[in-house]
Amino acid sequence: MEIRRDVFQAIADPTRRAILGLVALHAMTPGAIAENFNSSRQTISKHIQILNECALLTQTQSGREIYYHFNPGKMKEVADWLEPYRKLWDERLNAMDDLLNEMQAKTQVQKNS
Amino acid sequence: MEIRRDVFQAIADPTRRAILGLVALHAMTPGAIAENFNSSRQTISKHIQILNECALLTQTQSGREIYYHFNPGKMKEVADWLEPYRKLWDERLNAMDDLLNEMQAKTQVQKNS
DNA sequence: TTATATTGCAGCCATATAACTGCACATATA
DNA sequence: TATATGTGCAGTTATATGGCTGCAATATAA
Repeated sequence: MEIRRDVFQAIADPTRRAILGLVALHAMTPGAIAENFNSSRQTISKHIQILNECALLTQTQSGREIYYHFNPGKMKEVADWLEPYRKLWDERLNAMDDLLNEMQAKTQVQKNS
Repeated sequence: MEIRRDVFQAIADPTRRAILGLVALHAMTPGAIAENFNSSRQTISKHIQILNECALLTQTQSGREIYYHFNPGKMKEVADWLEPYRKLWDERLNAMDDLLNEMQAKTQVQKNS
């Protein structure tokens, strides 16, 4: 094993996914984020740090408060990885495949006749 | 911590993502899959088991060989989770947002004048 | 039958993970 | 100035993870 701090590792944890869901609505401070969970503030802070390290979050300081912002561009990396698989479940594309197969089958029949 | 065996956990590991990439092309046996990696066959087998447990893979037996198939429907769960975030990075949708904001700004000016 | 191949399972080990607590530091506020 | 608040960091602990090896079970081949 080695230390991995990538997007896939980050979103593997359900608490971190929930944090992303919150921060995506509007930037929040660690304290405000932690109020939404049963875990201790420090525990949530650690999750935020992990999300921050892999650039899913960015931060802006305002006095002693730190606002964490959602970074959509990083999330897109997951979507990009997922994209090639999309055609395998997309019904619209499957319907098009079916159509193409049907046309090809018809051609086969013509060839065989 | 508790045992989690969900799709997000499964795709967190780079080896497992690579396995998915292979099997998505065509169903494969554990032995054939393992040939593509430096890890031991048993280690790869364990990864396959994890992917199988969370239904990212399905299996069909043929004599003593077991073919593992990619299950796109399960992968779609990730895409569905990702979907609400899409508008945050999609340029086309951002352009539409900009247009709407512009129209609203124009209305503001009219109100203020 | 005997040997070989394919696979899964059990057990071990080092390290990563996710939770906790305590504390230090900087910034507001009384 | 003294106190309260917001935050991060260090250290501890229990458990999960990912790698390995050895072995058993089944199916094919010689």
